[in-house]
Amino acid sequence: MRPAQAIMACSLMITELLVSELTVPYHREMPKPKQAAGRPRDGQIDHAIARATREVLAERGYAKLTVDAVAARAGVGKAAIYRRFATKQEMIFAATVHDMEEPPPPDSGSLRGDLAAVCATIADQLGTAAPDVLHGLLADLHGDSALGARFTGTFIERERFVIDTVLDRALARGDLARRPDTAEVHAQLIGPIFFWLMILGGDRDQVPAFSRTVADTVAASLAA
Amino acid sequence: MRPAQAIMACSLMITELLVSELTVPYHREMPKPKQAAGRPRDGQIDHAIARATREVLAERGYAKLTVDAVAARAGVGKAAIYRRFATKQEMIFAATVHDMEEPPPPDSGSLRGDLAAVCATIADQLGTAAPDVLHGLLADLHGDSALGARFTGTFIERERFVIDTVLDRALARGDLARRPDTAEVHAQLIGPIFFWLMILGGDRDQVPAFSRTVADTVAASLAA
Amino acid sequence: MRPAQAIMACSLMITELLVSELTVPYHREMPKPKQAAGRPRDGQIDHAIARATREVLAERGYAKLTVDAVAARAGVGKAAIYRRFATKQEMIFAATVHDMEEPPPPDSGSLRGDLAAVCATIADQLGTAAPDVLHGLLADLHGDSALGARFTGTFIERERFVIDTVLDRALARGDLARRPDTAEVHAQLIGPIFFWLMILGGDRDQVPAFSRTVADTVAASLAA
Amino acid sequence: MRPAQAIMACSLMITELLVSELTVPYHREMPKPKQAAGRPRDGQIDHAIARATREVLAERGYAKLTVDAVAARAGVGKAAIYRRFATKQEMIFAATVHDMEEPPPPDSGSLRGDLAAVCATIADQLGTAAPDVLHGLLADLHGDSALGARFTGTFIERERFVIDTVLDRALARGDLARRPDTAEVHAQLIGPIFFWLMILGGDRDQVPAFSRTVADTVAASLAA
DNA sequence: CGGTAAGCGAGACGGTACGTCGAGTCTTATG
DNA sequence: CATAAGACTCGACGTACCGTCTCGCTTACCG
Repeated sequence: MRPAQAIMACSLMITELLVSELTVPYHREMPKPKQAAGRPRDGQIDHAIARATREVLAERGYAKLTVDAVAARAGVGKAAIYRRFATKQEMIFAATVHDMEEPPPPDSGSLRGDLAAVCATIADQLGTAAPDVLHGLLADLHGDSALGARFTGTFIERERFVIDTVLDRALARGDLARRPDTAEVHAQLIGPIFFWLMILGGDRDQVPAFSRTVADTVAASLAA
Repeated sequence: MRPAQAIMACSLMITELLVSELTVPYHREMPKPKQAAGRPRDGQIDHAIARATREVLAERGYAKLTVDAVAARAGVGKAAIYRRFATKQEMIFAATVHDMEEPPPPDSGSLRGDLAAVCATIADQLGTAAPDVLHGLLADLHGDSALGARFTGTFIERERFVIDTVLDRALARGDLARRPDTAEVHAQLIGPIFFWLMILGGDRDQVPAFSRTVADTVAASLAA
Repeated sequence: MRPAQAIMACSLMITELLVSELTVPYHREMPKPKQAAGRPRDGQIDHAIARATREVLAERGYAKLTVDAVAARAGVGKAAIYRRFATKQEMIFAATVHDMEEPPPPDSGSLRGDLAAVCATIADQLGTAAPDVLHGLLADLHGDSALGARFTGTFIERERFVIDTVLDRALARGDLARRPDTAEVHAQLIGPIFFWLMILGGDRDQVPAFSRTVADTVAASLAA
Repeated sequence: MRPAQAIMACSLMITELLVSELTVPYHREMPKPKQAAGRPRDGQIDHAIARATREVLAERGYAKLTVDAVAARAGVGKAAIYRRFATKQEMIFAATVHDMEEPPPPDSGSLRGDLAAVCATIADQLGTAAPDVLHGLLADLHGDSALGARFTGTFIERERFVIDTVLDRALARGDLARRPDTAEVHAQLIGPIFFWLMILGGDRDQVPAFSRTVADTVAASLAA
């Protein structure tokens, strides 16, 4: 096993670890693991809140979602929500983006193929999300640095890691002469899709084709 | 004068027209031009509001801006604001993005050069704006279709026109074999910059270099 | 022994009985006496609750007393409180007024002397209680008929019994020509003291003198 | 005109003054009298709030009155209420006891007659008020010193003034050898009625007769 | 002497009300 | 008429408490 492969294998394991940890629902104040004094939080309620949040979001949109509405629909007191989340935004964040996971794609044998796979996966996620929710969340990140940090840690960092992995592979494979800046690749790869969907309001059906074009372009540019 | 040049010249004139009209401050309900019965609106107040909006925005951020705060700082009644703008968002929109103008860049002689110029201009604008304001505005577009339409008409449509112009030139010049989809070019050109600045929170100093890279990549991809 | 004396003696015995029973702490739902399956209630806790209630009452006042605060200070779970008392008011009632007892005063030989003794005793009790607690309790009686009944049964009825006893003595002694209405005597005797302390916020030091004046006045009025 | 009469006449004028001033509705923050900039408060709303408060009080009782209910019934926003009153208690106070006025009774020619008149008037007021409201208010006075002061200033001070006036008359008339303590007379006169109505839950029909008894007793006691 | 029913501390639960705040509208008096 | 001031309605926010309900333990009595 060559060094690069070893590193990659290790990275994959870390990813698994991170992902599995993060699927445990986020709680405002995690009870200390040593022992659970008092009544433990009801897991049903976590799900009821998340589900209700998504439903209200779908029916009324981000701007018109109210905590009371979520509580009512979940059949839950408002206190149960605020015991879990410090703000409405945290709740929405947890309900919508928290458990997105993107394990790095299987090695397709070429940088171009790998990038296409990454791009397709993320494009799919972006295409699924409601644009108003994403924009609303993005807007609310500013001024709530805690949430901002978690957004970065969840979304951005994970995508970054995937891209890192793909670039490592290409380097190991010899597809790439030198390591490009990950953030630049990230922006060049995802930026166009994001812009197309979220700013231009482009057709979702054309995304797969467009995503392929973008991946090809980036691959070609990196190879040069 | 060849046809393409004629069209372009015409386009430029239309642009000028649009731009000049838009620098007249946006008013909710324009007093009928035939005669101004009663006291005319005070132009000073338009500026006071815009300035106050920008100041409050800078000091407290988009999310914490209140109409009362703007009115107080402008030394103006709230009614004076709502006589001009239907909503808070309109007011902010008018104060921040209203008068951005991008005439198509002078012909640099090559598609690559033109794209680089376009990209640099827009990157500059994007880099100047506060990210929270832009995200806030973007979020508020959903659910206010009037504002959404005006945003598209102002921002998107103008950029699109510029890109169209550049592509037309390239076609006329023979740099391009066939016309690519403008929206796709738009997304590929601006998307990465937008993503870099607004999502990744990337360094602004690196934007010019990155913008050049992006323009080169897109030019190369289109030429192929 | 004449009939009136016999009745009085009997009354006194009943009083003793009532009083002694009531010193057993009030419990919401007394375990059936036939057999105590399971762990018996911890008597320490009764006292801890009562003490904590009084302390919190003294420190924060009636209006700001919370059950959680009492539980915390008593080092006790809220459930232990609600196992004993149906409501917060019951708890406070039990902790503050429950064990007030007023055996009828020894026969002083005259109605005037007896009334003065009764008045002095009750005045002393009233002077000891915090005014906000008493008013709070009084306010909470309305709308909680169970507590209202117990308040009447404990406070009012006992005072009434004492006054009855004193009047019986006076009648037997020949100080009184005919039996006055007990409630009216009660009100005339205690009302002024109550009003002075609880409504006018009068000085406590003057209460003994005032109480004597009142007793004299009432005695004179009854004798006429 | 003898000195005592002159003083009394003067006192009466002051009373009128005080009373007339106090009928202007209490407002949290009185607009400065020099000029009313902005929209003035709507007097209709003052009345609507007071009326709604009284109705809700009558229907649901003091403990179950909510600000939302009052606002809803008055057809008024909660903000309009909180613009006028700092707390719920202030609102209730203003709606219930604010405008009680008791001008000193006409000179009946004797202390006994005057005291009877005073007693009857106050007994009538006390008999009209709902006991739960009065107790609730009394309880809430503690812990809100501002409200406590206003209660004293409104209720107590006014009754005290009336009693003072009556005592002055008796002194001038020669019915009284020396001036008794006003507070003690106050307590002896009103205390029994208050206690009868508010604590013993006595029959209201018997109040007039009882009130006469009390007045007689006090008059006799003072004359001695 | 071991089972079991009830007690216990801790703390989550559904509700309900609080008092605050902001948006957008309306009403004054003044220019 | 436009304006500054500020009151108006509406509706959401996040907090606080109440009285109830689990949890996992501990404790005394009964068989």
